[in-house]
Amino acid sequence: MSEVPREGPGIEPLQAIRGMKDIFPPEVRYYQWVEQTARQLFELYGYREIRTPVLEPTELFVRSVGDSSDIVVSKQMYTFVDPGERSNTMRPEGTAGVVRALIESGLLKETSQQKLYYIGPMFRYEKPQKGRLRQFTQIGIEFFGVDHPAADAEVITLCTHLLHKLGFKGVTTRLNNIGCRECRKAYNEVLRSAIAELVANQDEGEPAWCDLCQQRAHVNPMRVFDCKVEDCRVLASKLPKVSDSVCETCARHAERLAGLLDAAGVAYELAPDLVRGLDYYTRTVFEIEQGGIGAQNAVVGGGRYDNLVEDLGGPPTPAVGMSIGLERLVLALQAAELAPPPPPDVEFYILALDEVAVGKAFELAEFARMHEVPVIFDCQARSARAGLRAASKSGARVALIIGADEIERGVCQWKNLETSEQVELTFDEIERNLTET
RNA sequence: GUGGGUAUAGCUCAGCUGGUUAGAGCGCCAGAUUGUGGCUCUGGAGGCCGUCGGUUCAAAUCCGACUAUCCACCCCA
Repeated sequence: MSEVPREGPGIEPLQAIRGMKDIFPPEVRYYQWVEQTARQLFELYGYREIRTPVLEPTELFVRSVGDSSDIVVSKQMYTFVDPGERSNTMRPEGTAGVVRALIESGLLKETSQQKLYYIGPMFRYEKPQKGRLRQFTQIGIEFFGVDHPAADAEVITLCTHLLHKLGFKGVTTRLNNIGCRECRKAYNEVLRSAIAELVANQDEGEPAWCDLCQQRAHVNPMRVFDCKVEDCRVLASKLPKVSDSVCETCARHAERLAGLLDAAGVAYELAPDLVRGLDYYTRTVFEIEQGGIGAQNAVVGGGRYDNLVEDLGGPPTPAVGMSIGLERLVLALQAAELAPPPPPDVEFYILALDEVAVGKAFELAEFARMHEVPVIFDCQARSARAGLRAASKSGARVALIIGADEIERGVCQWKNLETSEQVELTFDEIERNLTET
């Protein structure tokens, strides 16, 4: 027995950790709807589910994000040292763990390709805002072993297929080609000098790069395309586009992909300014946006990552994948006024009017459930008024009313709540009616 | 990490320039109908007015700090 008071002055109420949220039954239905729709579609496309640990060795994520793993990214990881003195990290994304699992199991050596999907919580230590939580859910797919653009096309098509199934109309798929490692390396140099040139020839009163972009020019020049400052946008539009600067092979890949998407009737727009924060992406990158959910409006993101498996110690394996931010997608559904199909109302409400009737009511409820008929029973005696009020609120079509009088006579009231008609039936008749409807 | 908004009943919110027992709608419970719902009417329960401090005869109200939350920037594997 604790002497510590649970509430009162000076006692801090318990609350969820910042950036983590509870999801209650009405909203959970949205999540289940998306998950179920996604699973069905993934299976249709030949993907199978993989479940990997939430906790991974920190090293996995340090290596997967590679050179661009600046302080910012590692600061956003939930990393801690376990009692065995090992550094663990709660997964900030799904791909690295899947790749690790595949390499570790040796599956990639056995078969030429793998199509996997996952659904699960991810953790990033960020400042929460709309559509950005510290624990969030990703639904993702990874397609390993095929470098043909048809694989890219299939992944993108699957995404639009899924959004269409959920009822979205006006989503925008933005697509870009950022080349392979070699062409991007060359392009980054071209960009740096182009930016430097713009700075050198800059006149008084003309648009100038913001401070941040001047830093970006050195660290990761492609990110200047992401800048929202008006001056930078003007300047960025004068820079050579990455998709125009890639090698011939990469350019052909992009052309072929566009052709396949066109043929499949998948709408997209080319977005030369679409770049990714990490540099394991190769060639194809894409993003699907939905308005009405605030600044964090990308609900799906993905691309090709032909170097990652090898970087993590596996056999050279081309791969393409995507992931969905589930919480954002739910926000987008709600903003678009799309809702999951409502659950069917429970048809029967069993009402015990006094203590002696509780046993029989319980028995009837269990009988119904044994026959897969859902019923509501309060597990306590209630007044006729309160019970019927609750019954009609529940949406039940029929109330079965049992009191001391009915018990004595071996009967039960069957009241149709829509017509208010009420008949008296024996328990045998009740049981027959319950299982027949 | 930076900036701004907000914090009053279970929910959504009102409470004007400080001034008696802090309000409404919805929801909940009950009664009108002693064993019959929805509609209506009546009543009831439910509040450290986010926390701490300051100004004042007097603070939900003004000021400060803190905490939480939301939005935006940043970032976005």
